[in-house]
Amino acid sequence: MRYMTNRSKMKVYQEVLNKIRHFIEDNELKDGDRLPSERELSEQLNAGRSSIREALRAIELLGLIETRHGEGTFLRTYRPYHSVELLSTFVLREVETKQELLEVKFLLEKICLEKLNDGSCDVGDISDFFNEKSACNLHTQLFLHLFSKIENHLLLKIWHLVAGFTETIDQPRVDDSQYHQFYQLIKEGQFNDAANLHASIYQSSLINTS
Amino acid sequence: MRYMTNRSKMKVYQEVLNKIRHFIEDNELKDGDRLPSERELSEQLNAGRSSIREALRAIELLGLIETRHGEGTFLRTYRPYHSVELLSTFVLREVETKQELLEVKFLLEKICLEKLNDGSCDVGDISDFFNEKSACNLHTQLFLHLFSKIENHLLLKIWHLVAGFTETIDQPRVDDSQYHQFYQLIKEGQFNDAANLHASIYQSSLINTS
DNA sequence: ATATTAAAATGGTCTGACCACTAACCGAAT
DNA sequence: ATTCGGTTAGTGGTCAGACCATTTTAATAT
Repeated sequence: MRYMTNRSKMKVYQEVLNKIRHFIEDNELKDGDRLPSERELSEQLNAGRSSIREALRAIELLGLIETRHGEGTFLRTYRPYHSVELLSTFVLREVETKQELLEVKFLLEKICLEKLNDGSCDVGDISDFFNEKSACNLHTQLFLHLFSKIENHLLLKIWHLVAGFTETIDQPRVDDSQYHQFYQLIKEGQFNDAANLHASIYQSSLINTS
Repeated sequence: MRYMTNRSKMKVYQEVLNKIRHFIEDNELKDGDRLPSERELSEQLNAGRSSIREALRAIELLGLIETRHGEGTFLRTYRPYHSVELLSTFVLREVETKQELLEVKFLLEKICLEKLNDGSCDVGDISDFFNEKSACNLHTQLFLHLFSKIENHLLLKIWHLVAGFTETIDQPRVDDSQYHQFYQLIKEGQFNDAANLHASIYQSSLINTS
């Protein structure tokens, strides 16, 4: 028993993860702030550097940190794009999982539209978004904007997260004209109608999938 | 340039990840199937064992694989809600206001009630829950049950985490009689009325707080 | 002061050594 | 032949140390 001052069966890299999390909370680190170097963490957390790296690589894949060679490790706003391709292999097979994911995304967007409707917000200028090549990107950009209007940062985060995961899934091709109509309704502030159309698009996508 | 047969700037562990993915696809591995050992992968993929481990630890954290000491590494069904917990620790840390948190919780519960209403589900026997001492516990237990009825694990998990986090920073004082009424409506399957009451309770709590 | 160069710090990777756990194997006792 | 118990090989878990590649910083020369 040379190592294993560890008591709990938890693996070192997982404990490291917890400690890093606490470190972030205690020091109130925010996006872009730098974490201690791997060697420093190794000493401070009393773990081998390889274990530190296992932890860091894991949350790097998740998109929670960013690593810059020669500089250091930095906190960053969550972006799902790294794990996306990877997850596709695994998510794709499970049909229920896929539908759960799509449903949650839909429901969150529905909430967003409803809140916009209640608050009678002004959406501002969104004409730029239609320059996006892919419909998928347009959708993401559009809702990113809409969510930002309802002023609930957490809700936006959750949706963004879910939407990121959704990208791993083969999106059923959206009817372009239908989507254009949706877009117009948003632009005109007809959130109620937009919500209905949104729902019907979602419903029809369910049928196409199954 | 001793190592670095790598050309692309991609890190080794990321390439390993891709290769593993392909391996899984090519061999059509399914849940519970065993992956080659770390040492085997190290040879076959032409990478150091530490790099292999970085890759494996990362997808282990995601819940894609399961590792059993002394046995090996096994494929496992991926469910998004596995990683939700992990991500939540980083997402929830950025919550800016209590109000935003409470709103998300409310909105998720609203979704739940609406879905129950649409699906005209049977809630089953919930009389036991009123034995709970605290109203807070009752609320949690009740919605845990309701969410389980709508059969979306991901949604349940998200709500559960948000609700759990809410409890740590907020002790809601609910009007007992009002809540009892809410409870009765649920019991009778009047989800629409319940949703309205739910909303009004939320609204009034906002006033009390501010 | 500015430009150049050297040194230090940091992430990236590999190797090799142990430890701890598991399962399979094999011989001895029944 | 069956069962029990120990050995052994295979596997994950962890660490230490060595290099490499990149970036930043400090020292030095101009």
